Amino acid sequence: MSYLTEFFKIVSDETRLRIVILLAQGDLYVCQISGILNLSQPKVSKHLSKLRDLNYVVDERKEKYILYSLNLKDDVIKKLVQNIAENIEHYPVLSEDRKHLADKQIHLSQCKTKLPG
Amino acid sequence: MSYLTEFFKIVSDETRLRIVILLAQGDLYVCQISGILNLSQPKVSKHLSKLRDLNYVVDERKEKYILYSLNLKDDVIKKLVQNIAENIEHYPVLSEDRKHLADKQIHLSQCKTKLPG
DNA sequence: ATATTATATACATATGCACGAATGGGTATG
DNA sequence: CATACCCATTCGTGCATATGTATATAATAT
Repeated sequence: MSYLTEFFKIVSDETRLRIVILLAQGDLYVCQISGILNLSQPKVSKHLSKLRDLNYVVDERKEKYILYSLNLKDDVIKKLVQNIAENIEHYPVLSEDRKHLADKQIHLSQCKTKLPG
Repeated sequence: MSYLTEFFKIVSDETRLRIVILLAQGDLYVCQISGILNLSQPKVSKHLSKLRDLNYVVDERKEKYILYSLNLKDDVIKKLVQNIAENIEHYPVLSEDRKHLADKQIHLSQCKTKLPG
């Protein structure tokens, strides 16, 4: 499968698209993603694992936590993600996620200890 | 499912992505698409049917033939498709299809009678 | 009417994948 | 140690869907 269809398949799952667009706005720990999306930890973890296997994200351990960041290489895809983020108000679910990202109470709700940094 | 993920799912199938990018370069009859992609008529027809059900293409009968054309509404998606077409040399399968599109012998191989117009 | 071409659909099969539940492993802290 | 928290993975299940073969419908020509 070509690089394009592989990416489209990955983001045809709404949870993964939400994760990609979240990470396009900045790096995040798993517990933050789980809090923002209000989804179970294993569910988020499995989707992150798929994204990592195909190299669309990279992870880095920070003490007890693991930080994820976006890692897109294809220019057409980078431009696509950027374009979605810039027009996020057209997409209710993604807009809501961005609000939760801005709300510390929400995006820390799944992280019970102090974050690194 | 949101409009974005719906579209990504549709074009996560390589055959459908190829059809969409072909139609982005101009309207085509089913037999032409089948000839260019070198795929069986039922296979092409079923994918076109999916694209039509979700309103990403429209069809119009011309005598014995049926002409398909692209019908994208979301600006982010229109820009994405345009961007792929403009960078088609990065995607070998799509580039090959474009060559077949330019080759009358190939793209008429599945149409045994004279086309309308 | 009959044959031929163009397109669509039905049916059967196989594969892929998202999900929940449970488990296991790493990392801190007492 | 022992406990608590963060994260990953395994397993089973059910659903969706891509494809080939065969057939149906529609238009045209002889």
